[in-house]
Amino acid sequence: MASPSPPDASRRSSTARQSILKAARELVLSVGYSQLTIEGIAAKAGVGKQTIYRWWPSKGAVVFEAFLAAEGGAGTAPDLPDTGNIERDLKTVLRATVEELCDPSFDAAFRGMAAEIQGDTELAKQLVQTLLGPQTQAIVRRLEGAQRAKQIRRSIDLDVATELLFGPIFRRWLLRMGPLDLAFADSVVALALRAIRPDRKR
Amino acid sequence: MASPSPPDASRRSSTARQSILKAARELVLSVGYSQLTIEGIAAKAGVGKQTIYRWWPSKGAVVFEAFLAAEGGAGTAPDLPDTGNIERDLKTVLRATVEELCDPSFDAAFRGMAAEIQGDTELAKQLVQTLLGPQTQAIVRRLEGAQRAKQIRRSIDLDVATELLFGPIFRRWLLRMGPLDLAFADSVVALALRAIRPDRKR
Amino acid sequence: MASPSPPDASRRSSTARQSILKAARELVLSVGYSQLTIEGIAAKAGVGKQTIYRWWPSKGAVVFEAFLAAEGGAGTAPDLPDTGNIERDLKTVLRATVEELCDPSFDAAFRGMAAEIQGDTELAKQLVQTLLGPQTQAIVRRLEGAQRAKQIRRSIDLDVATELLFGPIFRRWLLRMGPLDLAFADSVVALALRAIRPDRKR
Amino acid sequence: MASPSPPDASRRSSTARQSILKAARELVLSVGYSQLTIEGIAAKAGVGKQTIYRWWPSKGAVVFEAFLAAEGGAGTAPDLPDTGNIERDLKTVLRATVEELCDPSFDAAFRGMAAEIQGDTELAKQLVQTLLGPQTQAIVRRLEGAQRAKQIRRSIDLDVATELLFGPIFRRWLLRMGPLDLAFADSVVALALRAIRPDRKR
DNA sequence: CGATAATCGAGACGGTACGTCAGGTCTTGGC
DNA sequence: GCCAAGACCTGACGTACCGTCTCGATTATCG
Repeated sequence: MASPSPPDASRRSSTARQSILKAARELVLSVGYSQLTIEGIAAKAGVGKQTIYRWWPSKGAVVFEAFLAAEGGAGTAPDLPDTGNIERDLKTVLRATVEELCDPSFDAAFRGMAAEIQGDTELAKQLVQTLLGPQTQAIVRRLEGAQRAKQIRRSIDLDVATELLFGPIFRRWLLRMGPLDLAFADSVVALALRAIRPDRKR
Repeated sequence: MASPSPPDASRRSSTARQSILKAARELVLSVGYSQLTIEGIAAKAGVGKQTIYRWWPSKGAVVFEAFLAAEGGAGTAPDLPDTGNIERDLKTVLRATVEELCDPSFDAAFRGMAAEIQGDTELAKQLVQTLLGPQTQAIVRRLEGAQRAKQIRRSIDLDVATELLFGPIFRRWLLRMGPLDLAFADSVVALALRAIRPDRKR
Repeated sequence: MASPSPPDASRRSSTARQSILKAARELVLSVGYSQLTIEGIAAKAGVGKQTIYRWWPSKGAVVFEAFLAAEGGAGTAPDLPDTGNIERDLKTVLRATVEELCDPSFDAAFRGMAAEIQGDTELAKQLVQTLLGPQTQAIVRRLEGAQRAKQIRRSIDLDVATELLFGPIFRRWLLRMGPLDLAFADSVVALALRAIRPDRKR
Repeated sequence: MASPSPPDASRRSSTARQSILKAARELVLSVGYSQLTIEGIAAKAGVGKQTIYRWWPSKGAVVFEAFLAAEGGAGTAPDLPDTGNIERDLKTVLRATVEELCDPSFDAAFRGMAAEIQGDTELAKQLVQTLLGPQTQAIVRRLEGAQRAKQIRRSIDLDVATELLFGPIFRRWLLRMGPLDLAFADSVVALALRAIRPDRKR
């Protein structure tokens, strides 16, 4: 089932693309994701609607690219800092995450994405592959290092450990369940570390 | 300027209310939350649109009442089982939560709510008060019991501990980040418990 | 094959209807039929597009009602003048027709209709029934009177005779084939009458 | 400000031209004039849109050339048959006209043109010069012959007489006012001839 | 027990945005 | 430099729902 006439990316106008993404970014911030419309983006970007529909399947995809994919292409995430002290490093990362989630611009965009993927599995897959997956894997890599350094027990399932770190943050944020601040991030790290560090003298 | 004519709840037609909630429930399951419309509910319920707008402020509120408020009114949640074994009890609860999230009917409705609260703080507050808060507090109460029974350290912040339990589950589910099954629930409980149980001979 | 939900004419807003027809009339005159759009009518009338689509199937139907059906409902046309002098009466009618066709307002509207019915048989039927048919039949009735008064031969097919009168006028006008003025109308009547009047002394 | 780049007819690709006209012809027949699009023609002809816009000003002009101009260049029309019997000759011509108008292929194209010229005076002029004018003039020439042969009165205005012949045919056809068949053509000729032939013994 | 007032089903209304289609212009690469 | 291909901006299409409004026709209290 081939698509009827796949657009030829080599002919794609990069000025149009840039102004669409710029307009999307600005509009998410000024009116919020749920008030965002394709027509609004097109008008603000000085672009025909068709030019948006030609290259993106949905408004979610546009915003995704505008905000999130900008951060460095697909599938790569920088390694975490490694000071040798796993607790310090994890706190650094979770604090950064909290600050990002509290940044109004990122907040608006990512909340929109979160809402969108509840009804759009395709977009969800893309989001996980491009953004959440790499972030998670970077944590896992750092934990592996800590494991080798005997700061974390051998037997720990690092995927679950990572959920223990990120899960609390995202739950508070997505479900608006409570204050989300640096202190909370520190508490989570402290507690989670207790779960995974080696027993001393047991 | 008095409010034009505040709805008089005593005159409310209960058959209309019931058929609206029933229609909402059926439609969420058959077409999904995002495809749900007020007009669709009204048509299926054999009800005028105004009858919906008179009593609910938004489609989110209707679905909220149709699915979630049904479970027992506002603010109360049953206590957790208490077998004396905190690990067993927590596993029971988290397994139940996972199964609920995997139930198609609950999944569709709750995903809709999750999407909606990203842009509707009012609904978010209601959801937290009615559903998520009580669930969380029930866990906290059980943990307090365990604390008294010396199964959990005194110094633990039980709110953070609860996040450690629920956070991983909700992150996997909301962000569609990975397999969500009973084994995962067990792993989370096992790991989280390590974080909060008393040190032995340390 | 019933239409899904036929609009209930009793609920129809007469102010909306009137402003739509008024806007259509003004726009045909100011921008011409082919530049006319449903959106333009709706905007000028201060009306939702759906309100137009609810009651009319096409822009042709709106204009038809705006201009032509206004003239007195369906299927009735006033009788021709009858002075006893068939030539004088026919000249009166054909002159009036020519003047109507030369009136800019009628010209624009009727040209639009003429264009439209080339591709819309349904509208064509309506136009013939409501406007052209009655006009033609009025002529036929007058000719019958003349026949009874021995001013026209018995054996003449009055339908063909009527075409002989109107055909030349419409051809010149529709196909823009030549000057269309009162003198031409008179010539046509004079010539056509020669075809249908009784032979004298033959 | 010089004209940007006047098309140089000498460089014109004749294969492109031919396939455009062929595609136009086929599409008018298969989808009808009003459903015809420039894009459709270009796609069917395997031609860029610009190639059409370069050489024709409008879709009407393409169809005009595809169908009508094909019949023999500009401004010339073959003389009518002249058997010496004016009635027979006119019947031959009007019958041929009726048959042409009833031919589906010609019908579709010419109806499109008729619709188009209601809003495009330029095209109207071209159509009259190339097609309708010559046809009319051929009739006039034949009538002149008949006049010289005393079959038609001296005093008759032959232009009006020609309208008496063609007008009825075109009115029935363009306005879809009634059955258009050979018998009607014969009736028109018979009646019109009564209008223009010499009085006998009057 | 009848007046009266709010609710009810229904759906028309003025709007906004949708996603599609075609128009006519402009750009790119190949011949 | 014409050509095919097709991206681009524009603007209209016809549809879906929104939330408000207006209609009788039930109810269901209250004088």
